[in-house]
Amino acid sequence: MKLSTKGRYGLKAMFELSLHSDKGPVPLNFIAKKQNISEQYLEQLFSTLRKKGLVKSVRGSQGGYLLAKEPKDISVGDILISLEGPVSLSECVIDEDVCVNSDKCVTKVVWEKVKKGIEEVINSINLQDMINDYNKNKLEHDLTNLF
Amino acid sequence: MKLSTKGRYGLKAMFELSLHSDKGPVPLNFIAKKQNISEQYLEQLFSTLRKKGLVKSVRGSQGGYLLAKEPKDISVGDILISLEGPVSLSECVIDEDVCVNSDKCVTKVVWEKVKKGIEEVINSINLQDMINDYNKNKLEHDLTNLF
DNA sequence: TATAAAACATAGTAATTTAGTATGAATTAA
DNA sequence: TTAATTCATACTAAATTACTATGTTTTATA
Repeated sequence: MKLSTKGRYGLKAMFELSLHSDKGPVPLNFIAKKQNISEQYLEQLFSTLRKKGLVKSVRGSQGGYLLAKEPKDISVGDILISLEGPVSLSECVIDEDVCVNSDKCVTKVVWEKVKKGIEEVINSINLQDMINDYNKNKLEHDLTNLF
Repeated sequence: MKLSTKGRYGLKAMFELSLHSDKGPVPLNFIAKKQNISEQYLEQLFSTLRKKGLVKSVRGSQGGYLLAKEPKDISVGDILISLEGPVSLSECVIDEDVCVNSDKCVTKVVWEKVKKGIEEVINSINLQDMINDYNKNKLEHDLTNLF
């Protein structure tokens, strides 16, 4: 049970963007270098993220990407679901036709519970939480090195 | 974000087994027919489930598979993790070497939270819960058709 | 106005994974 | 002895992943 690089790279990239987006558009080559990800691959991910309304783009020289909303309004779930598709552990949760067996409801209920559980977690964490975490760790690190 | 057929078939098959396992070994061709799954593919899944200690096998004619523990002691998580591998959304949660960036702790914390959330849900549901659900639905259905 | 820096678009591709199939050997009840 | 079953291993077509390649369009700035 693992995530593809789309989701993993996407979250890292969006976090990096959220650290700098307030100072103006961030070009993808910056994020690519910082996170050691292929720039062209990132372009594909950001094309998706833009269409989903999570980022805005500024074309041309000195352009780049900006968060389309405040960090607190972009959840980990928004990013993961945009890039990886909906949490659909089994098709029967989406496509009714698949359910023809007598136990349909029972296993379906399980998948629905798991889906709900996953969604609750990923929707409960947003980019602002991650930034706060980052700043807290950074502060602790700086204080340790100060003395 | 979806599960492979291993996990989906595996859960359905284990549920079917749990419905009949108390009456003696259940051959895979029974489960294969009942759930419309390839028997040879099921054999591979049950080979894994046996090695993980979730089922016992009885070889030879009139043989088949039995649950290795009581239904209440086999969780959905046991089955899914046996067949799909551990819930590892990002490698950095397992392989420390992957983490070299400044934000390592922040995204890692996210993956760890999601992992924990998923595990809590899948470990909280066991086969006995599913059987109870099934019997409850069946009873309601029978009562409806009775009058 | 020319240039360079960027997003945007689309096609291709090697490697891996998925979802099986194929074949046969070993075991055991009847 | 036979038939039913697990067990083991190898193979394979199709799909997916994780990119790369090759441009085009847009725009700030020199």
